Amino acid sequence: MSKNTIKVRFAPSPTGELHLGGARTALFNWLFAQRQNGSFFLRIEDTDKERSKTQYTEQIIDSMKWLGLNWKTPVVYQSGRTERYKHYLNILFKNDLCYRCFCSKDELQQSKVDGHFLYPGTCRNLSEHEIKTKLNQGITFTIRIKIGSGKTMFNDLVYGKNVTDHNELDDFIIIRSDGTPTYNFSVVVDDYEMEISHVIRGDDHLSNTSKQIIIYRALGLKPPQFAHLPMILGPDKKRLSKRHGAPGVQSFADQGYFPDGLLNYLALLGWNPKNDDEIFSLTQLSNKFSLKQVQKKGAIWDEQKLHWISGQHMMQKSSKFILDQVRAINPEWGKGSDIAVLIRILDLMKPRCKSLKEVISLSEPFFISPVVFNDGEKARAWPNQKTASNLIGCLKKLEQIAFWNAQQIESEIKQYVSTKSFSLGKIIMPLRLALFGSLNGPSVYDIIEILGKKEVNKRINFALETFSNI
RNA sequence: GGCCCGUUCGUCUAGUGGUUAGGACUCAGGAUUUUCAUUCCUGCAACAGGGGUUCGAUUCCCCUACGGGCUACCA
Repeated sequence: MSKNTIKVRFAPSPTGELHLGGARTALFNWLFAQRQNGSFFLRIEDTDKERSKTQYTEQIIDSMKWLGLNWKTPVVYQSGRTERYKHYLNILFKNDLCYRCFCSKDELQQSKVDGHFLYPGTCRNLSEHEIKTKLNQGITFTIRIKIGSGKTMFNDLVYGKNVTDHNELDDFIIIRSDGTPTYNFSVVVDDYEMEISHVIRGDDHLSNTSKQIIIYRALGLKPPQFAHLPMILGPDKKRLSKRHGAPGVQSFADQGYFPDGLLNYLALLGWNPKNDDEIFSLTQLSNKFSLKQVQKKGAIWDEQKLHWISGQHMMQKSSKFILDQVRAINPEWGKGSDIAVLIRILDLMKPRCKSLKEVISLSEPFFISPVVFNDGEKARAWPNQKTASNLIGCLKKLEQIAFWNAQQIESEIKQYVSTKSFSLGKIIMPLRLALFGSLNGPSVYDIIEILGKKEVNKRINFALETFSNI
């Protein structure tokens, strides 16, 4: 039973916040687990004491929660598993499959400079006596795996058959001189003990996989299945990183993007549903996901497309839901207004926003009267003194409206204009500017309805006053 | 240096031994909105190059070029 259970994990190292590439790897693991009815785990790879920071661990966990990629508790920390690594190391020692290496970093570095790209095996065959002597001298040592001749082969679920000849490998270090395990060792021990069935990770690990399989074999363990994912790249086709100014997941949360929109875009980077559909909820993604449709080619991060997808998600959300989300960010938003009015505002703002922050900033004129006006817009909308008298006339008309709704307002204004010698634009544009402080935004009739008679009066008078004084 | 991986419009991608090489984002133009956005329509735009195999290759094979990864006491 447990043999066939699907278990996957996302294993970031806490040397920085959760970045987009990491999020995509996490997503694919999560989707795979959902699709296969398996479990998804989170493991923090913090064996590098120098670079690992608990603040990053916390941030990664926060980002994962925000994304909604829930994992099976508890979180596994490699730093807490020292005894397990020792256990497996002893097995290697017992079987003479690893050895102490007393070479200094400088020596190894020099060897590289001299053109030896592989470890020459200096310490591979030290005698018991030599080892004892060096230990007594207090020379620090690392531990290297002993790799025999032969070939290692595996079938990657994305990239297909992969063969590595052992003579292209060297006896790499599995335990550092401070006693901590290196990645290639700890990952094997942990994936085995966590009973991971499928290792799904970035293709920067494709070349490491043979080394890990060698360790599995040395320990007499059965390796899991492997699936490597193509990288997410910057515009220069190099792995996307902070160097590109690429923000972490946290930044998208801060800007009020919807996690399912971000995830939707991330999913399309290196995977496709085999048809032309592009907008998916997380559930829809998990119903469709398959490693078979994963691309082998790296994909360049395109913020434009993210914006479009985020906008599509925004339009799909109910305004009630958006209201709750906005209030979660800013509890004061729209305070004092009826919920029905706020919903109305969100209905209008939805098609022009891609994030909650944008919703908040673009809807501001509904709550705060404009005080400053852009000169260019003023020149366009308010060309001469006639504008003021037109507006005053229009205002009078508005005051007589019995049924204060957008349709009524629209017909009144149009009727008013029809009796005059100027075009509708001559009245709509100054109204827009006076009421919204900008020439862009929702229909002016909707704005008027939402603002209410009193506020409309106030704002128009303020504009009349402001512009007459110039 | 060695090994591994990749290469379809600018970008994400579909695709097949014979297609007008399809869709999406972006961009340009148009319709709706006398604004902006949304929506709709139209347009621009790609099989890296060279050899094979074949009646026929974007598709299969080889080479080259280019890009990426690994080659760390990082992961």
